[in-house]
Amino acid sequence: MSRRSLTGERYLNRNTQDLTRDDWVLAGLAALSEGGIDAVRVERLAKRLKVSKGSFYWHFSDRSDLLSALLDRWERDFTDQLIATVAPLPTPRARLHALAEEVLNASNNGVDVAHAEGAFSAWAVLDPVAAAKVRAVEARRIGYLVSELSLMGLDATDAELLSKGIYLALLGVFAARRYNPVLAEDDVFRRIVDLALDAAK
Amino acid sequence: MSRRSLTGERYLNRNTQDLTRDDWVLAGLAALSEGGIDAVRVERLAKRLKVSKGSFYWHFSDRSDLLSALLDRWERDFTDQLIATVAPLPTPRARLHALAEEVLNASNNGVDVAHAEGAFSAWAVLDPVAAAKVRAVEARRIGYLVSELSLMGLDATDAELLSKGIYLALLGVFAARRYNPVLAEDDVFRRIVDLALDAAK
DNA sequence: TAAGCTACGTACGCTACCGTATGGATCACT
DNA sequence: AGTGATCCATACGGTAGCGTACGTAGCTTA
Repeated sequence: MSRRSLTGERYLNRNTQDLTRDDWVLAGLAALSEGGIDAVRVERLAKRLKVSKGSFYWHFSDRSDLLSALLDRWERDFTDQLIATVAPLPTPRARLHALAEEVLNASNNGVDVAHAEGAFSAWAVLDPVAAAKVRAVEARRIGYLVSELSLMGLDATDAELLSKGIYLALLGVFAARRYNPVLAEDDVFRRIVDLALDAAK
Repeated sequence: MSRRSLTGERYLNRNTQDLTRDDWVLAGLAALSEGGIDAVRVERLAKRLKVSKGSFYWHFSDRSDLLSALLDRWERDFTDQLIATVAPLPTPRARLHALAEEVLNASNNGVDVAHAEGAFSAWAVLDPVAAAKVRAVEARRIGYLVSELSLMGLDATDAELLSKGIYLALLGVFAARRYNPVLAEDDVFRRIVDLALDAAK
């Protein structure tokens, strides 16, 4: 088989299609997004990538090594990146509206963000390791919402309650999107956000 | 092993502990609620019930036969029953408030309703048959919400949007409850309902 | 050109399931 | 006492998946 050349830590003269650890992570994210964590199987991913398991166990120590990588990747790509996208907007209201649009329609490396989010939530229910990561991510997200709502003049407890409410509705959208799209229309969530923002006066 | 006596269609002199189809369904619901649809496995349930697979395949043709029974059971116990419970209350507002309390804290045959609901939603994502049933159930639930909100004076489109919003938040509660209970406190959902009802004036 | 490393292929044992085939034990009924 | 029905146990073959052992082709470096 063909190989790639490398010098030091950098890849040069990439004249082959040898897989990287990242290729497996992306394939894992796609599989997770489509079929849930139970669809993230070493041999299925290998088939999908047209290689054998030997490749997988070269890049990863075992399956749970891949699963950890999925969680880390998700944290980076699906949280920090989102907030950074809307940060330049001038007002809290504009930022929250933009965030809603981003979250509803964004895609990352070909993976629909909303679908992936639902898959991560469902995964967290079944796996304590995933649950810890998801809780940490959600704490940061809700913290961000609270800070924005505080900027709009809400006191701490109101901001907290409203933030959680908005986020719960978003979780509902993520869950429903994949089996009942009519229920999870974008407009419904937009309306919820508007209602919350109006309640924030 | 000991058997039971029967006369016609009715069981009499039940001096044994032979299992019924219903026992398997309840065990399946418990397993689904705890570990998702992937935890509903014939041999695991048999172990749980301290019998062999032979019993299962006596009561069911195959695994999907059990899964269908789970869906039917859920529809009966977790929908019709809930609405019937709150029906006697005088005003829409009282009925909706009671419904929220019911949904958040009810248990059915030892199965926490909120946990089970989340499991059914997650199942619907992965299985078209489950998705069809869940969509049908949700259509009825939302239809009920719409009718109550209409009684409160909302026009059709507003009632529809608010109903969907409330239900999406509820789905979020169901999803989050099992891995992030702090996020899914009862008070948060109560506040959402109040907000929606206030918006309905 | 020889050696060594990289990235993968192949083959194996193991476990957890599914569904079937078949037999056995207990009851009802006669 | 004998027969049939009910409910379950046991044993089997088959698949999917995990992780390991080991071989190997192509590159890199000397």
